[in-house]
Amino acid sequence: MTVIFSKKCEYGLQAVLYLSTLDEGRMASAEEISRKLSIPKEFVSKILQSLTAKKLVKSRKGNSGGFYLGKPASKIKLIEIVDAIDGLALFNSCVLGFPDCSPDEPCPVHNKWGKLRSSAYEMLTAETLEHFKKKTIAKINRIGKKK
Amino acid sequence: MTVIFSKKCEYGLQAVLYLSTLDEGRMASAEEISRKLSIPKEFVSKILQSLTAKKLVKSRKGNSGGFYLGKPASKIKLIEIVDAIDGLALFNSCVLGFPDCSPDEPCPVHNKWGKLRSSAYEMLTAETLEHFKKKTIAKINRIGKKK
DNA sequence: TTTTAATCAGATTAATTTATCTGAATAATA
DNA sequence: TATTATTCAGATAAATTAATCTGATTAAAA
Repeated sequence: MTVIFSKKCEYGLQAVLYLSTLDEGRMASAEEISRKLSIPKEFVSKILQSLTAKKLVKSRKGNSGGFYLGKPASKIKLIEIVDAIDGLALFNSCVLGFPDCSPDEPCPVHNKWGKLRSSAYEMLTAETLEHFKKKTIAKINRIGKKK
Repeated sequence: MTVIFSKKCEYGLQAVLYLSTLDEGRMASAEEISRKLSIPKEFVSKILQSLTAKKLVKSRKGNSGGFYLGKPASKIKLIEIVDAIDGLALFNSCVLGFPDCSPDEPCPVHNKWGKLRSSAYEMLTAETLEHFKKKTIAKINRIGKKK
């Protein structure tokens, strides 16, 4: 069950949030991320590869290699990850699936949805990964507990 | 590109909105709905069949048969269609895909998303099809114009 | 230098969602 | 009664998304 993002994007967001909790200079292998987040290793690896191509994440090959953020957590916003994986069409499409939904040709819920969409966009744009760090750590620790 | 509902659900919502614009006693064939909304006939037919099973829509077989609302437009809310097709898990799932997201174990955007989710739910619950009638007619007429 | 553990790339498979097809049953109407 | 246009049911196909596999390359460390 996905809410508004694809699984790929959800996992990407989780993984990047996880990387943002690492101490300065540390990196995490796909195996570690997979284990900590309970998501398929090969899949998260593939997703991080694609983020690497877009410079949001960096990687080092070989023994003791892994993934780490491409720039400081204080300079990355969630929307960048969404854009890189799912794109931003979400913020431009009619929630009822009508074609050409716009202020000129609004669907029946156009105005109401418009406000929600703006808030959602804002949620992903207002803060950086740095801001989410504490909450991320708390959440991820709990995932561990369940296993 | 789908925003929060599946294509099936988007088409279902559109079709039911369309049925709500019909004059008293009229019904619409799958072919008519397909043509007016520019959506695949077989697919919308299948979706309406499933809504028929849930009594939201009624159908009549044979020549000049078709689909019509199962109860007055003033008694149907959009959320009923969503529930019948996609279910309501959407309103209970973590937007970042974390497991067991709750006030006790919140994900980093839990609170912000919670508000959005409530507004979205409200958008689908507050008004009946009757309320959307005018807007629906305006929107559907425009789809016709484009063809 | 050898071993080991990692990323990377690309192919493949699996699962899910979306869409179409076919044939039977039904009912209005000519 | 014959014709026609429809729903209905179920099978199938196509497309998309999610997940896995394999082999090559890389680099740290023994």
